[in-house]
Amino acid sequence: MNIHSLLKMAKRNHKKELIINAAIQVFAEKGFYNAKVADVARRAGVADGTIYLYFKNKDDILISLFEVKMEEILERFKSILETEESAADKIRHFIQLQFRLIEEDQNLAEVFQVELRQSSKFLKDYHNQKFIDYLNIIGTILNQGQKSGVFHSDFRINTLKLAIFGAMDEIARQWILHEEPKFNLQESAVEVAEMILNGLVPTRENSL
Amino acid sequence: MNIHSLLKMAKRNHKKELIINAAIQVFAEKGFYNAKVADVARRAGVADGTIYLYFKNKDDILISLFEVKMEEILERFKSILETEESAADKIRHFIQLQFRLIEEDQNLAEVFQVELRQSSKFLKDYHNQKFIDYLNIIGTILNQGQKSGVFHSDFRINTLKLAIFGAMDEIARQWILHEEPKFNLQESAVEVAEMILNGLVPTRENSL
Amino acid sequence: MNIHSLLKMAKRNHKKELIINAAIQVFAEKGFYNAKVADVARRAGVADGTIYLYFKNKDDILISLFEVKMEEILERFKSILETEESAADKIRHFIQLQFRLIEEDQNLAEVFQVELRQSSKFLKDYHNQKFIDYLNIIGTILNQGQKSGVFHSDFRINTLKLAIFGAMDEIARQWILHEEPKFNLQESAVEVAEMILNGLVPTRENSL
Amino acid sequence: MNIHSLLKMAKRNHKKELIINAAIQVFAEKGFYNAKVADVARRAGVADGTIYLYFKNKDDILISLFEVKMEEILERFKSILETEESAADKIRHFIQLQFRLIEEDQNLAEVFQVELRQSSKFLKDYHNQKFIDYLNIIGTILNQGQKSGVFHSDFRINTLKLAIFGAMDEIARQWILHEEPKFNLQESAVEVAEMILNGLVPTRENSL
DNA sequence: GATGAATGAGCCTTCATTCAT
DNA sequence: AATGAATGAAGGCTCATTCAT
Repeated sequence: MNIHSLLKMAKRNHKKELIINAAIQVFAEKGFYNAKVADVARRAGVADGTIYLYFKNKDDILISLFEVKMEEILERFKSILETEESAADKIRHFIQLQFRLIEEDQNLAEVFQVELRQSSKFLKDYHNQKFIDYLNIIGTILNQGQKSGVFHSDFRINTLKLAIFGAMDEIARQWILHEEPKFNLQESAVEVAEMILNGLVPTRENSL
Repeated sequence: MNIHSLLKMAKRNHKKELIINAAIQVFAEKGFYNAKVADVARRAGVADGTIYLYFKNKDDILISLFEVKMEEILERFKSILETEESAADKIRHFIQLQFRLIEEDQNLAEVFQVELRQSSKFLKDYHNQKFIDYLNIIGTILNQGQKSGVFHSDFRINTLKLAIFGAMDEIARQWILHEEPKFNLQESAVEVAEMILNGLVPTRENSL
Repeated sequence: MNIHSLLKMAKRNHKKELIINAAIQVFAEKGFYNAKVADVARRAGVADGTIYLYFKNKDDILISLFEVKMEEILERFKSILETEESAADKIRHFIQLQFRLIEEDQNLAEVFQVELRQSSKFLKDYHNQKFIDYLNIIGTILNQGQKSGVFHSDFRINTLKLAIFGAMDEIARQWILHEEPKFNLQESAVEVAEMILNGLVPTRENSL
Repeated sequence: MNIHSLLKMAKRNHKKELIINAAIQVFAEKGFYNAKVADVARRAGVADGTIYLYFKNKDDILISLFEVKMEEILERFKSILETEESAADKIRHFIQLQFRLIEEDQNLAEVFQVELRQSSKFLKDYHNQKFIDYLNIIGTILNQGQKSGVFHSDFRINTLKLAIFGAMDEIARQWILHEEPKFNLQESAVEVAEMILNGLVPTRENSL
């Protein structure tokens, strides 16, 4: 591949990204169904038709958006797995990163919050592998914690990873929907992490 | 109010309920945005126009659906508060009831799962008080648990109630989306309850 | 079937016919591809959406138009077959009827002229049976003529019927396209009929 | 005009021809209205924009196509006029050439078949002189035949030339549309010629 | 109250054409 | 001259909503 076609592809990806970022804003504001393709185009500063040079159709914008952004996010989460931390600290770390990302890009979070949920049902034939990969990072940490004896072994990982994600996710949603001034998301992160690790009940005698 | 107008209202409510139940099925299958008012009408066995004798518009079907169904559900949850159980058992009880309701009416659960999330953002001017009431039932249990010293007092109830709801909710969603044969939701209920109460970490020393 | 549903169907067909007749005018003026569905709707005095209560899509208007009008036309042509005329007179009769119909409804003729030709190629999956039926009326006359020894037997009917139709059709097209004052179509009918029957070459005695 | 600009024009015409030939294929396959300019460009191996260096717009491709190809075809037909044949043989000759050309370039025939018909009506301001010239070749033969007493004199040439063209044309269309194996076009040519010359009715005694 | 035919605003998408490179 | 990415007008079609019956 020569320098020329590399440049071309770079430019192409640049415009695709431009549109994706516009779409994130617009979808966050209005929701996927209420957003018009023309809104996305205007926000991206391109003509309506230009969208269709980079995306098959409106659904494809949403799907591509997931793919691209989840890819980036996954990279950041995967790095947690490679640290020397204990499983418990990894959980703490994971939750904190999750909430930091949400604060960093609230619009993206908003799109993921609402539209991600529809995707599995309503975007035909879209199997959201990236989301599964994401959940499996939690799963890997849990597995490691169980193997090393730090975590209870009688919980099924598939249940726990969903519960952990769900707990974070709901707090994230409320934070996003909350009018300014919003509550402190980082503090909530600590609370959630500790609840998950230690539970509501302080004395250990009466466990399981 | 005389007997005649009472009968009239009963009949009126009967048809409204008919439409709401049709809407639950249709919205569950296709999603709110992909469902047509005509689909709901056909499923309810009424004419398109009839819908508008009972509902202001399409949004109003969804909103009314929440109101009516959440009202019923709330009643069932509120009864938990009135038992003599410990706060921990009330949490267990709550989670189990939640999952039982989901199994009982999967379609309704599905609508709540996906569309409830949109409601707060996209159904203009709809303040979902019933959902707040529902969350506050968890809050009341938590409060009672903290006051009686059974639960940690250093967690904020507003964070915890969301985390607990979120954990349940995510598991519910996966269960709903899961192809047959589905995993056992009741077992998951127990796991979630115990994780919430006791945490992932079994050893006493290293709590908080 | 009760009186009520009969009335309903009559009304339904009435509106369908209304739209078809509007479509004939509009397609004749602008051609199928340059005509907008909205043009047809306006001409028919209905809303755009109403069209889609009676027709699947724009193509379907054209196809239905063929079906309905060819049906009517076929009836008129079939009556020729039932007369006691000689095969030669039937040919004359056929040609004259063809040209009379064109004069009667020039717009319809125009649509058939241009768009009928496209139909076989471009309207997917549309097998124009009615046109085949129409051609076969000529075929039947030719067959009868050959059997009774009045017509040459060494011409294949499938060739002849096309040639006869084509000859008429080309004259019809020129007449339609011709600016006013148009040439006399009835006179041309006689000429075409005699040419077909007797040929260009006036062998011996009693020509024309 | 110097050698340099001659070369330039040759090159120019070469690319124009390239595009025209691509257009013939594409228009034949999809029809003028369903063909995209981009399809023609791709088939010609040029960029979309290049088309507009050689043609004013999409309509102009079709018009130029007629002009160029009809010019070539006319030359071949005109040569018939210069032979020493009888008028009857010239008619036979003409019909055979027509059908040979169709077999030689089926795509071109297909374009002429369908799109030629639209041209007079829908390509604004396009007066199809070349087609008139073509028809007049038949007219000239007929005129010659009438003058020499070989053909009936009481048919109007303007009617006959259309009838003859139409007869050929319809057979051509059916042949083009026919699935493989197609019927023998050369045999049909003979049949059509003899029918036109001698008519359907064999013995002259019983004419009219 | 009930109906369902009719409405028409609205939107996704296409594609002929342009123009900076 | 050639390119092809970008444009944006245009139109087919949908569907929530209305209203005459």
